[in-house]
Amino acid sequence: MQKAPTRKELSHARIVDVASRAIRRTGYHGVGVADIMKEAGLTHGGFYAHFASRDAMLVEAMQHAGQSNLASLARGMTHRLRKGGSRLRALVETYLNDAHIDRTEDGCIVAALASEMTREDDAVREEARRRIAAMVALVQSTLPEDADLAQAQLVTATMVGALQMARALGGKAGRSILAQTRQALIERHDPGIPH
Amino acid sequence: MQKAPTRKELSHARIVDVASRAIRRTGYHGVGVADIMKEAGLTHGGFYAHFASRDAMLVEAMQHAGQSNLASLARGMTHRLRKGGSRLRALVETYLNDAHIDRTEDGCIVAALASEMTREDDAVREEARRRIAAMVALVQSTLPEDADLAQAQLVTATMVGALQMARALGGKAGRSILAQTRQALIERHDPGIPH
DNA sequence: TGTACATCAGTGAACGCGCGTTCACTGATGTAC
DNA sequence: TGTACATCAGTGAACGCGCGTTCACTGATGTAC
Repeated sequence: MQKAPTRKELSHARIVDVASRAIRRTGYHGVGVADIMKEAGLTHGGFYAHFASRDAMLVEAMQHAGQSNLASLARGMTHRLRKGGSRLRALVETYLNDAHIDRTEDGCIVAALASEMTREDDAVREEARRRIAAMVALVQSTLPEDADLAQAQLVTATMVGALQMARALGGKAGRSILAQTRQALIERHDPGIPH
Repeated sequence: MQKAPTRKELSHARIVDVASRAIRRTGYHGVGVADIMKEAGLTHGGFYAHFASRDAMLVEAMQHAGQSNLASLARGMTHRLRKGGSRLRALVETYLNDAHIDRTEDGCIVAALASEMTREDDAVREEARRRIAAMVALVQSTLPEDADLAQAQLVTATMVGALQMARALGGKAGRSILAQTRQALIERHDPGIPH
């Protein structure tokens, strides 16, 4: 059985969760250490008892964001699969749901930060690569058995790109991009539909 | 005939060009006013004789980046079209060229900044939307006559997403994503190839 | 062509502000007997 | 169960630094006669 978490471990988890939302909402550099600690109900001085540096916190925040978003996608897929349809359809309809446009804060970490990833320091970039790989793996698990990694990467890139453009354009135009992308991905890659 | 540009107009153009590269290289907030002025061979104090605010400069820089990148894509396409093939193939092979991975600085402004666009102030976001629209228009001009806007948006999103993922992953993995995307886009949308 | 003056374009010091990080301290929690 | 002490977790003031912006000034360019 699991040990009860210490007071410090609880604080730590709270900080990481707050940070994982903050960076998705405002980017890697959008919120400061002090703001994050405040939102976690603490003062900024204690930050360095939890992390070696701001970057170290970013790494943990990205990992948490990725894992909890993948878990949330899995829940959405399970829910949709009960109504029938392929795993790919379930993923596409969950990921490219209109609600994902506005819910950046608990949405996909890759879509939230893709264009900023190349500008961060090594440790952060490395974690970014792991987050992308994890998402590609989920996508691949929804494709036909013989689909290779490159195909999963293509589908991932299409979903991420579509979500970003939907967010940048907003409104009706944004929703229409998602609709078009859902349709195209399901038509072309769904194992249940001949093509 | 065109008037000779004044000394100030020349400086202005130089600042905008430097800034358009800087934001693509390091993001909207990656380089400060002082650095940009220095790279343009000036001192920071003169900045506000050229722009009402830093944001106003960002708007001009994005416009310049978008226009000069589209012009550069058009040149690349013309060059490739001489060797035969469709306009779509020419665009895809120019945009998704391996060299575009490293050349962020004079590459696509949308791929360079997509995930950051939603976080900027109104004027900047508005210009970002115009840059996306301009790129979608170029893409649409390479698709079959009956292709609608939504299809052009989908192809654009796929190219932008693929380039971003290629940059984030880097190396061999990055190049393989571009290759897969080139192949898929040409196969599916090329008017010369039946599908 | 030369001189006197007005305008233009850029300089560099200074401003208030917020950032990441450090550190001496404090109050709460846990442990030993 | 109660007391004494050690450790833990968090506090808040302070640091050096770089940012966007302002402004009084200067030297170069252009214009009038």
